[in-house]
Order: sequence, then structure tokens, then C-alpha cells
Amino acid sequence: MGTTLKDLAGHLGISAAAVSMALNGKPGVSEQTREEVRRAAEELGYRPNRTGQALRLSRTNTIGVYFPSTVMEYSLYFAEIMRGIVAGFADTELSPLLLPSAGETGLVRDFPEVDGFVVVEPHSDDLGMFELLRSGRPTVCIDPPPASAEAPWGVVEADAPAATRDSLRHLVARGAARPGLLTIESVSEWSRTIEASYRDWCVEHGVDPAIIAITARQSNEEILELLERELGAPVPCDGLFVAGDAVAPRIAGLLRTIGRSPDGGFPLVSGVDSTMMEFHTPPISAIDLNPYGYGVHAARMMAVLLHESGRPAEPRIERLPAPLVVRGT
Amino acid sequence: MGTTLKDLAGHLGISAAAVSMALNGKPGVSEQTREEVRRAAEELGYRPNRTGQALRLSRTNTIGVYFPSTVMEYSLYFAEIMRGIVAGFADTELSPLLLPSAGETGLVRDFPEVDGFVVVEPHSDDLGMFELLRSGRPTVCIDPPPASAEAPWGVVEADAPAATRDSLRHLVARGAARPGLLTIESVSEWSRTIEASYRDWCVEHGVDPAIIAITARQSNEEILELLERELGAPVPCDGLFVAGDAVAPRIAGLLRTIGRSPDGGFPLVSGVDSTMMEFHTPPISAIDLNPYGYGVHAARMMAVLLHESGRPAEPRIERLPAPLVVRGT
DNA sequence: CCGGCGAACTTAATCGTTTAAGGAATGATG
DNA sequence: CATCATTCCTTAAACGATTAAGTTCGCCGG
Repeated sequence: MGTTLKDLAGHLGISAAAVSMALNGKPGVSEQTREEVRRAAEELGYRPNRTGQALRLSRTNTIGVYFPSTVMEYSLYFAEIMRGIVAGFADTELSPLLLPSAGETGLVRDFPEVDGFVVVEPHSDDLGMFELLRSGRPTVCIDPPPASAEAPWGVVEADAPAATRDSLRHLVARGAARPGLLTIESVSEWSRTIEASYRDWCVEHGVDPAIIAITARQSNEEILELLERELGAPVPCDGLFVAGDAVAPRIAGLLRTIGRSPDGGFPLVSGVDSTMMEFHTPPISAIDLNPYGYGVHAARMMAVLLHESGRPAEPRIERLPAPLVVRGT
Repeated sequence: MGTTLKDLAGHLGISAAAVSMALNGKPGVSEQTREEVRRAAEELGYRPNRTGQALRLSRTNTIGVYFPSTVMEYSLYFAEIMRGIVAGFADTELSPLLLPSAGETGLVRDFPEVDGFVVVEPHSDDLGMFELLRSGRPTVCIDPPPASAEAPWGVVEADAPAATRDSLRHLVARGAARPGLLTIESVSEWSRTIEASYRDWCVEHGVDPAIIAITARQSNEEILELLERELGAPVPCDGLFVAGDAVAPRIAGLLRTIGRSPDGGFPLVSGVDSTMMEFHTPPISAIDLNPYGYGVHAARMMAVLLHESGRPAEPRIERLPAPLVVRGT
């Protein structure tokens, strides 16, 4: 196929070893030879064969990227993380390889040798994630894994408690006396943290918690019923923190049918921002989780961890800010 | 690291070559030995080293997956394609490797050896795509590439003309006399085909075309102005085929501010379906492009092409149906 | 004049796998 | 019994890179 080290050596009349040392900046060749080798490599378009390198160095420069099987289908958020991961690795030697997520069996199927894993939103019901963490390979998680899993090498996470407090403060500022929480999944640490923070806030502010738990595949009718129940309570819920991706517009549409609107006395905050919130009519305030940034940071952290000597004593934790983007009047 | 062929051979007291032949079903070993080897492999947890195989067979079983740099950020559609690709390769020996997309420079950065490429929505303004097609490696495109690019080995595409006709027929059935077309990008063959089909339909039905071209980053105010212009024409546009991902709800919101609604005399069809259309209030009819299916079919086609002897004389084309999902009253 | 030393290479081993070529044992055939 | 094919295995050579361990050669110091 392409030019090999041996081709290059033959062309120059020296040994392959010398060429290797020359190109890798190792001592053992004269500066003159090094320069000649560099020129010849350029001229013949030499690209080191990654497979040969991988075999020799037992290092593939490939990182497995694992997404939970369940959620990805509803989510624009994951596409953003993906973009971020690709961008983050683009600056490094590493390449992301997409792993098939494990269904109920919990077995991650066979895949090529990789140097580490990036696990996106480890969900407690995803057995494949446990398996990857158990492998002992360098692993960076985007959002913390459940406590029952092996500790990862690193974690990139959002400041969810602060985001929850900011959101509730905003809802109160917009006139809500009993802001509720609408959650969509409870298998992620992120949603567990938000729920805990919400309850803390309620205790602090003497508010009776109003938690509406739905699933992504529930029908509009069912959800509307749950909403009406909380809105018709003795002390009615009068604002919502919607902690799921792409759910807030759906809720806004349902509320409209019963005469409530984000700009008409029923404030709404989405826990996950996206262009959908920005371009909704009226625009919806949201927490900017910066999923793209998650991807970039996770990729970079992985590159750093692989360059270091070994596993850090404690998991490296990077907490990214998650500011509230206020929209509308 | 793991158990190697040599370990296994040593354990059994035979040569590594015999073990290899036994496990790969090649002739040259007795059935008894073969069975013994299989048992030992199972017992010692032997997994062939992919890097070693790759080097020997000059075949990595890895496929580069390329997404255009521009669009991915607005799109739920791409996340679905990604899922499909992962699922499609899960049945095969192959693994998808995410390639960093080329920006303006047109250079796809360095990445490990791959056996072929899956290029998602080749956009005519994406130079990286041209480069990959020029490489001569097996390439399957999801949606056809522009005519100016090298021909790919295979293409998976939607029946866009039929989808356009179905959508327009539906709009007319819902009362539109002059259905318009709202397009969001013109760099993909898909949107070019839709626009051409729309114009054909207009000629056949004696309708004056109403085409509204927007970009994804345009403000709501700008878009509203464009809409109002067409709605205020002498023969007003009175229905819309919205040919972009996740745009229809945005348009529906804007139309609502000027008293038009999908269930109130201004029918809407989205050219790209998603849960957003399903759960919108009111639900929005849409073309089910089945992006997940695209991914699966592209992956399978790649596996088939690699198993065949060489490049097919003509690009293999697989056209998937894109049915209209009718929603609402 | 010779031992020793550093510079600049080359040789050879290695990573884990596959496969062509070679060889020993067995059985059949003339 | 010699010949030959067949079966079942071993040996050895790749694939493309890196690197430890030689091998020259010139040069300096004693």
C-alpha cells in the first residue's frame, strides 16, 4: 500500500532502524542524516503505519466511546456531546471509536483494541457501563457513574445543584410561589442530584415539593393529566423546572391547551438548553449544560491521563459551570 | 496483557500455527485437536489480538464515519443516524471510528488505518468529503454526493421525490391551494432534489411556486418577515412543506403569533420526522426518513461490499421508502 | 602503539497473528 | 518392498514499526 519505513530506508541506502530514529527524534543519527530522512519522507509521502506502531508499542491511540442504549434516541444533547468528543480528540493523537452499547445482556460486544474509554452519562440500568469500568482501563465519564460502579479515572460533570438553585430562584422571580420539578428519568446521577437539590431547596424555603415524574414515551394525554393534578392542588404548582432534554417545548404546548403559558404567569425553565429553547415561541429559559464542552473536556482529560504515568490516586473531577440562560420578558 | 496464541500453544504443547488453524476453521488439524483447542481457548479466555490480525491481514475491520462539520449541531436526525450505524455494525466484525470533519481547509486530519468510509450527508461545501471519496477506499454515502465528487461504492438514499409529492398532496387535502416550500440548506442533494420535485409539482398543477429559503441561524424576526411576505401575496401561500430538521415547530410557533395554526387552516408538513413532531401541540405531520434505518443499511452495505471481491462496476444504490406520517385532524 | 570511548550506524529481536512450505508418520498401491 | 499420496503437524517467513544490543570507525590519551 503506502510507503513503508523499509521503502524509505532502501531509497536512502540506510537501515530502517536509522530512519525510525531519525523521524522520531531519537538520538543515534547525525543531524545531517536526520534532515535527509525528513526530506525523503516528505517527498515520498511516508505515513507511519498505525497498525505496525500499535503492535510494537501496544498502544492503539484509539478510545472507545460508549453511549447508553436507552436515551440517545430522544436527544439532541447527545449529538452535541459527540461533536465535542470528536473536536476534543482532533487536537490529539487519539481517535474515538464508537462502541455498540449493551442491551439487557450487559455484554459489550467485541471491538478492536482501545487504550481507554469515554463513557457518556453512565446510567445505573446500563450493564455495559459497569463492564467497561471493571475492565480497569483508563476511563473518563461524562457525568458521574453510580456509586455501585468501579471508580473511573476521571469525571466531567455539571454543577447541577447550582443550576437547580438558579432555576428555582428564576421561577420565583417570575412570580412562582410553588415551583415544581418535572423529571424524565431517574437512572442518571444528574437527575438524582437535581431531585435532591430541589428537595433541599424546598425545605429551606418552606415549600411543599411538587415532583412530576414522566417517561419519554408517555402520551401527551397522560402527561397532561399529571400536570392538571398538580395545577389543581390546594396550593397549586405555578411554575416548572423541566429536567430533561427537549421536553420543555412539549410541556409548553400542553400547558397552552389549558390556558397557561411561559409568558403568561406560568414560568418554565428547561434543565437542558438547545436551539429548540432559543427558537421556541416564546423563548424558554434554560440551563446551558454545554454538552459540546463536555465532549471536548472529556477528550482532553483522556489525552492527559494517558500521557501521565499511571492511574491517579483519586478520580480526577472537572466540574463545568452550567449557567442559566434567561429568555423572554 | 491477555492470553496470546503462543500462550495457548504452550499450554497445549502444540505449535501456534496449529492453534490458529484450529480456531479459524482452516483444514490441517484433526477434529480432535480442534476441539481441544476450542476448549482451551474458552477456558483461558483467549481473544485474538486485533492489532496482530490487522497487521498480518492488512485489514483493520474499522470503518471511518464522517459527518459534515456544518449541520450536526442543529440536528436530532444525525444522532439517529449514528445510532443506526452503531447498530448496523454491531452484527458484523466491523467497528465505526469517528473521523474529525474537515473545516474550510478540506484536510481530514490523521486517523488510524480504516478499511472504508461511511460518509453521512455529503454536502457540496464540505471539502473533506471530496477527499475521502478521492481516496479510492470503499465508501458508502448516506444520501447521494454531488455530481462533482468521485463516485462512491454505494449510496443509501430516501425517495425524496415521492416524499415531496405525498407532502404536497396532503397539504392540498388539508385545504391548501398554494402550498409553499421552506428550505433550510441548499448544499445537500436531498434539499436540491426536494426543491426540483416541488417545482415539477407546481408546473404540473399550475401553481406559482412559493419558496422560502432560510438558514438555521436566522432570527425569528427575520423568518417571520419572510413568512408574512408570502402569506400576504396576491395569491397567498396557505400551507407549508418545511424541509429541514426540527424547523417545523419553530415555524408553527411563529405562525401562531400571526393567528395561523396547523390545525386552523394553515397545514404544515415537516420533511424530517422526530419525536418533536409527534409530541408537538398540535402534532405535526411529517416524512419519516427513518435515519436509524439509514445508518443500519449503510453499515450492512459496507459489510457486504467488503466481503465481495472488489469495487462494483456501478455504485450500489439502495433507496429507502420515506412515508408520510399523517397527524392531527 | 594500543586500549578505550563515543558517534553513527546496522543487526536482530520483538509485538501477535496468519499461511506457505516442509517433514514425519500412516496407509494404500504397484 | 519401494513409491506415493494423505493426514497432521511444525518451522519459518511475513506484516510494519521500535529498540536493545552489537559493529565499525575515527580519535584521544597514556
